[in-house]
Amino acid sequence: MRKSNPQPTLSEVARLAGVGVGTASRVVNGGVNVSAGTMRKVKSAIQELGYMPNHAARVLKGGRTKTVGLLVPSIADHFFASCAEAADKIARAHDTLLIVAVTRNQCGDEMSSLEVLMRHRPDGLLIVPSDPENKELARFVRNSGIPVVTFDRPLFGSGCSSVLSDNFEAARKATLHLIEHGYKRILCLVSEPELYTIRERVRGYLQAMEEAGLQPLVDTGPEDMALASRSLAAHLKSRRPPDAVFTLKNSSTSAVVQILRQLRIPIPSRLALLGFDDFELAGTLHPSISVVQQPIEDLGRTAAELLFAELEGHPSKKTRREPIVLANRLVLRRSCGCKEVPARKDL
Amino acid sequence: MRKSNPQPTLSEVARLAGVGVGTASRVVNGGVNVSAGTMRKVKSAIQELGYMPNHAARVLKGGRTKTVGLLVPSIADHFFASCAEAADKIARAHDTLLIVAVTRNQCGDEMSSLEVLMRHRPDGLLIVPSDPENKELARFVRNSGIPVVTFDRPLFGSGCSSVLSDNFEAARKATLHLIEHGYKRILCLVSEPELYTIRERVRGYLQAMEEAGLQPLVDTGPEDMALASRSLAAHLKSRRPPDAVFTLKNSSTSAVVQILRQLRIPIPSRLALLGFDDFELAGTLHPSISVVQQPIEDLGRTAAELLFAELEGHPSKKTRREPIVLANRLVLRRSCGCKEVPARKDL
DNA sequence: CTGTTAGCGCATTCAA
DNA sequence: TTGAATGCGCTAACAG
Repeated sequence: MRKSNPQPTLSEVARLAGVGVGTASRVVNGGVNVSAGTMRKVKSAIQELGYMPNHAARVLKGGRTKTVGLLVPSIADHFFASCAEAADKIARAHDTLLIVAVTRNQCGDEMSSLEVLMRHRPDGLLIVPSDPENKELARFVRNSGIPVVTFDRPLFGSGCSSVLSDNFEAARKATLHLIEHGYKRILCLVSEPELYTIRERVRGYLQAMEEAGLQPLVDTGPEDMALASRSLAAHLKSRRPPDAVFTLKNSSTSAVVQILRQLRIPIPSRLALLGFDDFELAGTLHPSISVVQQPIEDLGRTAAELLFAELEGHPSKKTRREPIVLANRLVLRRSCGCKEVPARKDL
Repeated sequence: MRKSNPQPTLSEVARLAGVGVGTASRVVNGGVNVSAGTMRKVKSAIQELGYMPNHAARVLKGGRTKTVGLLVPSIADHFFASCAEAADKIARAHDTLLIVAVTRNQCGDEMSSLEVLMRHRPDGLLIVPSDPENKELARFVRNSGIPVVTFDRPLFGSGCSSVLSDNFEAARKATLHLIEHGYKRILCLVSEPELYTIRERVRGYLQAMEEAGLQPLVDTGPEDMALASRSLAAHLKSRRPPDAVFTLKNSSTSAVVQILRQLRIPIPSRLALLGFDDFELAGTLHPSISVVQQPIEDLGRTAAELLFAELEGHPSKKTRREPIVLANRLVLRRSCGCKEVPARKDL
């Protein structure tokens, strides 16, 4: 009550309760082999002192730290924030703390964040690798001695399980859908082309175009709004302008919506639009925007569940080394040219 | 290289380097009073083993933990995610890890998250209190013995500094703006009315209405879309329907946009709209939505800076016990009835 | 059922 | 400039 700075220790609790530290420890850890009376005394001492176990000491003893690390590109990004929340829910259910660190999709930041995380001796790690080919990270993971699960992106040569979504297939199906609408000149607008998920989506697009015998049209330039605007305007003024756009991430999609609005290009009559990754007002805009919807929470949740399964030593899981692949969902609204909104769930 | 599970320790390094642990320790910590040759030997041993200092052991020795805790209602929420990112940036700049835990705005979860955080013996704490009147939390903070800064909401009786935004004043000004447009029956749509920030906004609204001699019209019901839809429809069908709506958080604002779209109520001609808290496509919707824009990153950043200032013992700060209040910004677009968009910055 | 004790990895004495 | 010894708070093993 009156104490302020130095946090109370177990031995203070024990002293106040008039018992040995071992006994106090047993009470703190669930109270097996402790008599009811002792239990009460110790508990009230804990209350009185406001005792909280010192995590560092537990770590030092070498047991479970009840901590897992989460390494994501960004925490402000809706996608990863939602994954993080889903993972956190699972972690809490296992009475463990999720520590988040960010990579900004840069291998350097990734390694340094990882180091900082490792200081806390997490029981396991959840990682969205910046680069699936990163040998250094793969080696680190292999030698870390703790279970690691990657999600959203794989990590080749790491030997750890991963949970992905079918970017390739979803992009292929989405493109195919545009093709079924009769569009021939489908522009694929790419930013951050170095990212694994984006590359997969480009592959899916290319595959679909090839299947249909259409000329692919990939624009890998427009990183910011201004550039995208200029680039899009140029495409539209070209001799053979595109009749549809497939954007590969939701910020690109909103950017295109804004740009087309400014340019007064009607959607979909002049230019159809289909985006990868849903966003909050996609269904409310005029026209509503058709998108590929990712199983965001599922990714985070499944990855976390897998990690805890491995932590609890389910050996069956050990054998599964192929990634778990979750399906994306094509949500058809108006911007692709569809007239009817099939389900109103997303309203 | 070949070792996998148990992380190498300082004494292994020392042994490999053929020196004592004390010497190795000195090398790790900057290498004062170490000969060049010894230095080299130890460093290469560190390299060889992939040694990383055990954070727990250092903590146990009683030094700084280079860790600060962040306690927010949610991590998936854009507002808090952005605050968290801003705070994280500051934390990293101070070489410390930000550990995030969530409260879901519930005092119970808040205390338990706080306990888990405290096990990690953070050097300081950043808190968005669920309830500013929470005596238990205030007492905890007072006795914690570490610097605490709250942001977005105060914590009365805790004696700690806080960084707020001027919810009251911004809501008042926003309402006044609607009043200047000539609207008389301005509906204030409230959800989560128990939250401090929301209450402040309601106060601002009421104050403005009173100043103007108008009858306030507060609806504190609609927690979800379905309810909101019904409630809004009822208001519009009533004998004296509102001519403007002031929504107090951005999810309400988008909800209203969607509902009015479905109801085919034109904005702003039949019903004007002004929302608290900006959102990504607010400027792109038709009509674009006028909003109060909060200094989101500033809140997180300033709070973190204040915390580190206190950690570094700047005593000048100690004396400032009144909260730092950051200004919100009224961004006028079309939905309130404004014809011109004053600045195109937010496009 | 309970008390005592060793030792986790490290920084920091203190002696050499 | 260096090595050895101490103790941080805790849990697990063991002795009572």
